[in-house]
Amino acid sequence: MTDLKWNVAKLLHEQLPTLNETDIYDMIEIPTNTDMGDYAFPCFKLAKELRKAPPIIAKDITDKLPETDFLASVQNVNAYINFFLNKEMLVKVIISNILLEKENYGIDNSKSKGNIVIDYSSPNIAKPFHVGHLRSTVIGNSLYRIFEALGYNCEGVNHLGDWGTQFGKLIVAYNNFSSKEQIEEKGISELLRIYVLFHEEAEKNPELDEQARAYFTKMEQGDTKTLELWKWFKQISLREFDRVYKLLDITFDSYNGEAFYNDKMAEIIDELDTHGLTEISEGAKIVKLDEYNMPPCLITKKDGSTLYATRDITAVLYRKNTYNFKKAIYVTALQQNLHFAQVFKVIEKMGYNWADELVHVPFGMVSMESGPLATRKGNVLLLEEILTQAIQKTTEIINEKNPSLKNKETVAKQVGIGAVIFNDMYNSIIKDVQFSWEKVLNFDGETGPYVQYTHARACSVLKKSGINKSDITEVNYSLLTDEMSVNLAKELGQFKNMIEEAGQKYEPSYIARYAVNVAQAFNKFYHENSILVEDKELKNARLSMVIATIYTLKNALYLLGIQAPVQM
RNA sequence: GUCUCCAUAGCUCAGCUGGAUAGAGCAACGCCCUUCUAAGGCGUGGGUCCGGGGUUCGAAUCCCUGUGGGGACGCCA
Repeated sequence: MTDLKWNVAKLLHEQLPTLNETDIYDMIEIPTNTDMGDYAFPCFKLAKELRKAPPIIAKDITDKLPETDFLASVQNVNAYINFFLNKEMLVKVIISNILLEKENYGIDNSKSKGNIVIDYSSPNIAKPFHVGHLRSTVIGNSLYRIFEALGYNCEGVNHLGDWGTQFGKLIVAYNNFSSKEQIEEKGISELLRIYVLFHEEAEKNPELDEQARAYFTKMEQGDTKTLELWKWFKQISLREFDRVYKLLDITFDSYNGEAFYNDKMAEIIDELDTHGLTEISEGAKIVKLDEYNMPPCLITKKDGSTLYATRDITAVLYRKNTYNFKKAIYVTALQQNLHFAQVFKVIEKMGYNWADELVHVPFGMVSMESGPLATRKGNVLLLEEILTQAIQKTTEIINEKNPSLKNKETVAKQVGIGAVIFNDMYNSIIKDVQFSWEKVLNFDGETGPYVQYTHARACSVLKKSGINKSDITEVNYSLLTDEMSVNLAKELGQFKNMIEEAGQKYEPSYIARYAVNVAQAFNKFYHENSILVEDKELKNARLSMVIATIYTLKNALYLLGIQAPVQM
């Protein structure tokens, strides 16, 4: 492998035969400060077994270590053994590997590790696509790409909220406050307007709520006329969703939403009954989860109709049958923590031993300065509005900084949208976010545009050199042992580890932060080292770093669902 | 009330499977474009890691507890 850490572990293993190599590998740390070496081995834990003071152990081992080609020096500081790698070799191992893997650096395209189903985005039909939906969409899409890069085959499911009482409300609202023409013309914004209006009116006149329930019952009974309306609302909504997905460059493998499971739930309820898991309580059918210290999971209401959990239980069984997944991932807001915990436990109680393959990836809430998002109160900020603003801001910056840029519009789109996406994934997804124009439209520092800019800058130097990415094969790595080059190489070499960790933790932010680290390292390298120099060998060597950076940044951005323009 | 998540610089956050002086970005101030994209780089200031106990050679990190905040907790999704 291309990991010199293993070489160090092997070396230590010869001195510490009682420990196995993997354990030693795991004990090796990267020191906080580079002048303490590239790797460090703390000896505190060995004290008990060896019955010696840690600093003495460290010194003994240090003295005994043989000289090797991959180490420049080994220093003993207190209880630590600090390893300084041979810089030329360190850079060579990493960069030559990237030049070999090229566009695929970090990406395993094999799809050989099995299927993963990812449930994300899942907006409610007839409601506008707002900032809140952005998170699930963008995080889910990134996890999709991350797991594909790790060698899985992913199935992206957009579990549309296309069924439920809100359609009854919408029909009543439509009958009273709107018209076919108005809805055709204004789309979701009209649907939203009458939805909000409905709630206002229903406060004064509760009869509207009853009407709404009645209409929903009609839908459930298969009444053609109401179902026609429902289909129409769905069509109107999907038309607008598609526009947003296209802007975001996000696709799905399935749009099977809630309505898709309407005719599949009865069978599952039967199965639950047969297993003796259900009981009637206050008229409703429930599965008790007392042994897990959880409130019961509601399966049907007292009128017999189904609920959210019923659909999700049905859906997960359908997905297991259809995709035979290794993992099923649900990307939703953290409000649904209990819901998924309950659903997963019910699956487990049904005797499916794959219940532990189900994972809920919760993310924090989005709010606005003006308070929490509330569709019914009309306190929403449309995603399209944000994207449009971001694109406009980008256009202004381009006109100011690079007015002669070709295909400005495309680039403005890529950068503006990249900024919005990056902003949403830079922090741990569990954190609540308060939407702020100032933050979203800031393109300095740890932002998407910063990473994209660095990539474009690297591409630009390469272009000026007149050399193609694949032209460089022979590199004199001894010319890349300066601090900036070594740091950049080290950073680039972390890519695969980062993807691994991002997958393990379900955290796209790991990739986002990594991309920033690479960009920072590259910008320092770029600032310190002239690349297009006379000396051909040196130019060649430095260009190899540029090329490796381009591959890495482009793929890192890809994993986040962000484009990497060549110029900006 | 019960369960759960969170609390680190003025602000937004990294760091949390324990380790050597706690890091970025933003904001503020100063410096660097006749040289490969200044959406950049460099520098300065800025910290009781929420409080209190405990475990440990060692705690921002683990355990207990208190405080403050988010969320969920039966017929919405």
